[in-house]
Amino acid sequence: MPELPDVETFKRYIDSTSLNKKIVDVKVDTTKILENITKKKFKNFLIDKKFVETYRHGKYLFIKNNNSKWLVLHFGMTGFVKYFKDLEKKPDHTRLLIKFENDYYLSFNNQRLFGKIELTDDKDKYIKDKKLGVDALDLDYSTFKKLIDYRKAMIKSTLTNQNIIAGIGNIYSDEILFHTGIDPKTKTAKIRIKKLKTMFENIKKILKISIEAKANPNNFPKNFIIPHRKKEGKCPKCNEKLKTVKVNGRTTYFCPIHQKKK
DNA sequence: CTAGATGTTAAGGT
DNA sequence: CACCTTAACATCTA
Repeated sequence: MPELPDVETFKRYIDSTSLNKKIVDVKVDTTKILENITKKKFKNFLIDKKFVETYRHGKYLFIKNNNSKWLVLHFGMTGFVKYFKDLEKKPDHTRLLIKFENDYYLSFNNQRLFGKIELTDDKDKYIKDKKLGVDALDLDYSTFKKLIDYRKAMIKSTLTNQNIIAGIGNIYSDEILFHTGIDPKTKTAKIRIKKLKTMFENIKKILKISIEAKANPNNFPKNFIIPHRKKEGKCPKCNEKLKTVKVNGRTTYFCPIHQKKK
């Protein structure tokens, strides 16, 4: 589920496994997700270098090389990274395989090929060019209010719009709206100020708790809706059967008792 | 067999 | 012009 908490978890994973080790080999399995660069050039930029630093903005992960290039990873709907020694443990759909001098590998996996692998000299320019909004964890309340309080779109659509706030996707927006008690189809501008403030606090709280849980729903608090996002799912607060509705062409789960239009 | 699954974006509309 | 919506992308699974 590569939204902000997942990507932050990947970032920390890479920090603890893959920094400051010389890269001795690079394999790219598909050119489909390699943007604006040939396989050969891409390899040349990584081989004999080391990763020295990571940075996350929204759902994008940046990994800095000691030649001052940033490797940019985007996970699409199905991506993850894995560090391992035994090649038999290489996950299916490995699109990028990096071998370090200690004979360990770091793989970037992406079943559905909606992910992206890129290089950039300037991560801030990259973020600007992509028109990404402020990272959800860097947001303060007055910016949040200014960014959204006039918008006509449905609140779920506003929350998941990466050009406004970066990092919140289909899954975590459901969690935020559930705890705030708002119907996902509510027009953003109609939300009362008190609810806006609660929503802002919930964004922070939920993302932080989820990161602490390593974005694994099995570790989530009992009152989270995410583990119940499935057919026949029940509200963790009142046991009411959850409803689904399409917003932005994506399935949205909500509790008809706890989430209202105002 | 068909529908649907965590994301982004081009193209169209208001 | 700023904003909003929808369809399409590739692959696997229920």
